[in-house]
Amino acid sequence: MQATPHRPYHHGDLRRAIIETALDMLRTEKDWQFTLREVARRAGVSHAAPYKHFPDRTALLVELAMIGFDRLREALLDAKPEAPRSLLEEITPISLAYVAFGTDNPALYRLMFSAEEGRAVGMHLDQRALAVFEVVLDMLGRGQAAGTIRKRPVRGQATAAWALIHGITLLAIDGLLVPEKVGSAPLEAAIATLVDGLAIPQPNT
Amino acid sequence: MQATPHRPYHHGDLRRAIIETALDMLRTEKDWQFTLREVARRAGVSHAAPYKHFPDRTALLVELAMIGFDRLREALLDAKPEAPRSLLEEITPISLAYVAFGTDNPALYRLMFSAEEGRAVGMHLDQRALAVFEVVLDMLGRGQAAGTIRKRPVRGQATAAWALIHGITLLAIDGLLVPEKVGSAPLEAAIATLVDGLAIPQPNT
DNA sequence: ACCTGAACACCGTTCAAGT
DNA sequence: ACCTGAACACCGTTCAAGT
Repeated sequence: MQATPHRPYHHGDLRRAIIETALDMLRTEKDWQFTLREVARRAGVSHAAPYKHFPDRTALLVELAMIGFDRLREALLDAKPEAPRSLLEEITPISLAYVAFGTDNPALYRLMFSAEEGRAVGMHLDQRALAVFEVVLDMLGRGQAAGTIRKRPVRGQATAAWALIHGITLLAIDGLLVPEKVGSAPLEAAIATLVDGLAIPQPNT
Repeated sequence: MQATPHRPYHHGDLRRAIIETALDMLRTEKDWQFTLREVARRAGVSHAAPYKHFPDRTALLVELAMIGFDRLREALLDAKPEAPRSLLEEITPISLAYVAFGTDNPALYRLMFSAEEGRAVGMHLDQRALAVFEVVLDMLGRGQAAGTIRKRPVRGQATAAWALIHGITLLAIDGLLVPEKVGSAPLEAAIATLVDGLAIPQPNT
């Protein structure tokens, strides 16, 4: 195989190229209507080519969503402090990392939770989403064991924590967390209330 | 004007009819891709007719979203108990009413928060959304005054409460609140943690 | 085995023309 | 003043044909 002056007929690894291109456009083009034809265009292939690698548009969406959940999980694990000295010291950086992931990748984050059709079709997506849930679950479980958080059904606490952070992330993406309306530092304030709800109650607080 | 055996050329109140038809389809057709042409079809007019009443598709979306926020606000006010004897007694029914609104009108609820373009164009939508926020704000403000909830910046608490319920609602819509994965009665459990975070700490809890 | 081009049934939007 | 029909530039998806 010598260097080809023109695009070769066969693309080599079109599947990966399509995914990469889509992620790229999701990152750069804000408020982009995900369109298969444009992905193909930017990848330099005909609009029919993707169908050799994905059964339909939804399948690509699901693939992207799974990648998104994996990356989110990694971001959370990376943000986990080595030796947190308090519950707050552990919850805050993880929460901030979560919200940052969402606001840095708004289109991808949206997509992760709105590939409804995909959710109906396969359980793979749910699995990835619940892997994120388990990061929270694990954190709170260790907190309970260490005696820093309340003894309550830990899955309920994890659900509350996930929902709160998920909600904050989406409100932020939607531009509804404007300080003038909702108070200054809304993110930190909301996390404070979450910590209040998880921490062992201190009568003097 | 006598009774007309055939559809009159002029529709009477097409604007309202379009909105009504759209709300209807949003309610009945699950996972429906909102399409202007189909709304027109069901309303019994040509696909171009709606353009006399709405500048574009987004304008109709925004209109529907505003109606959604108004209805949500009313549902919350209706759910507010007459004379709550405790914080929990007031927060729980309102929270349940909120989530119920979302799960009963999943398509509309989604739409309310994803008419991005509309959000960019006008502030009207944000106003309606923040009217909902103010219901929460008011509830917590009275709670602080009555001494049933912690003294913290009330806007931060309201943000936390809204985000948590918003998050729960979306997770429920997305089918991610399955008891097998997330624990039984996830909704009640999450609300319990929210109440923990808002209530004046009791050392014995 | 992998990609292209034409084709089909859809959209949103516009605009001259009808009532 | 309000609605229609044809038209344009898009989509997703399929399929025979090319390499």
